[in-house]
Amino acid sequence: MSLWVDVLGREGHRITRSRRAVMEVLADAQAPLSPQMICERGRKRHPSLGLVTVYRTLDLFEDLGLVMRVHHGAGCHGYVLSSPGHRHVVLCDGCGRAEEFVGADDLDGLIDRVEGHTGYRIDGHLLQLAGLCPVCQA
Amino acid sequence: MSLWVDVLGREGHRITRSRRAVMEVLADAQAPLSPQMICERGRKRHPSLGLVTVYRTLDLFEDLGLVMRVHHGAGCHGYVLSSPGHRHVVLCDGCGRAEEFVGADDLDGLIDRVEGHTGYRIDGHLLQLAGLCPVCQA
DNA sequence: CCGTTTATTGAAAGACATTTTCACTAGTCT
DNA sequence: AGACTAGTGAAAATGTCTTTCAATAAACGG
Repeated sequence: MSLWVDVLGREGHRITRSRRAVMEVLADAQAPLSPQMICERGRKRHPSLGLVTVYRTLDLFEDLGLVMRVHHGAGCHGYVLSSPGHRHVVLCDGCGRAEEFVGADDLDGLIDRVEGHTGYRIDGHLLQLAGLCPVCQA
Repeated sequence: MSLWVDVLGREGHRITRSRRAVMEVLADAQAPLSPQMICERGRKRHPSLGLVTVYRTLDLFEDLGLVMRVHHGAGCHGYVLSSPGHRHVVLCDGCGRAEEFVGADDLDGLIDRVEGHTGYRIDGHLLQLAGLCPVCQA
C-alpha cells in the first residue's frame, strides 16, 4: 500500500473512495491541478465525488504534508503531490508541468543573512522556481 | 514627483485620482493589504473610489512591477509595494508586517544547481520568508 | 461475516471574491 | 478651452470557497 494510506491510518483518518480518487488523480497529473479539475477527473474513478469533498480532502492532505499548494501568477490555486522532504517545485512556463527539487540547504545561508539584517526570526519559507522544462526548450 | 508617476507616464497611462489613492494607501501600509482593504482606505482620500477600479489598478501596477502580490497560507491575496530590485518579502506571523529584503544573489547558486539537476532553464522565482519581526519576538 | 459507531460525504444554500458590461467622467494633448 | 479617449464606477454576472445537515460507508468488535 502506498505512503498516503499509512499516513492517514496513523493519524486516525479513514481511507475512503473519495480520498483515494483525489490522491490517484494527483498522482497521475504532471502539472498542478485546481480543485475543480481534480473533481472532474476524480469523477472518472468515483462518479459521486463532490467538489466540497475535494476541498476538504485537499485541506486534510495539505495538513498531513501529502500535497502542497502551488502559486501561479494569476489565481494561485494549484495542488501537486509532495514527497516528504521535497518542499519546492519548478513550474514549466511552457507546458505547466511541475517538478520537485531538493535544495532547502542553499537557503540556510540566505536565511541567516536575512535574520541578521532584519532582526526577524525566520521559521518558514515559500520558494518556487519557474522556467522551461527540457522538452519545452525545443 | 515619485517613481510610479514616471513609470505610468512613460508607458502612456494616465495619472488619475484613483491610481494616486491606491498608491498612497500602499505606501502608507506596513502590511500586505487586500483589494477590499485598499478600497476602504482609499476612499478616505478619494471617496468615489470603486472596488472594481482597485482591482484594475492593482493588475496594472503589478504588470508595471510597482506592486507585488504576496501569498499567505490561506487566501493568497495581499499586495505590497515593490521597490525596483527588491523582489522578496519577509512576513511577520505575529503582526502581519511585510518587509522587503535583498538577497537574490544567494539564489543564483541554487538556481544553477537546479538547472543542472533538472534540465530546466530557470527564468523566474517566487521567494517569501515568514517569521517573527523583532517587535513580535518580545 | 454482520451490525454498530461515527467519521465522512454530497447537495443545496450561503458568503465572498473577482470580472464583465456600459454609460459617464476626467486626464491629456493641442 | 475643447476634443479625444483612457479610465471610472455601479450593477449584474460569474466564480470560488464554505457552511449546514441528513444520508452514507469505513472501521471495529463480536
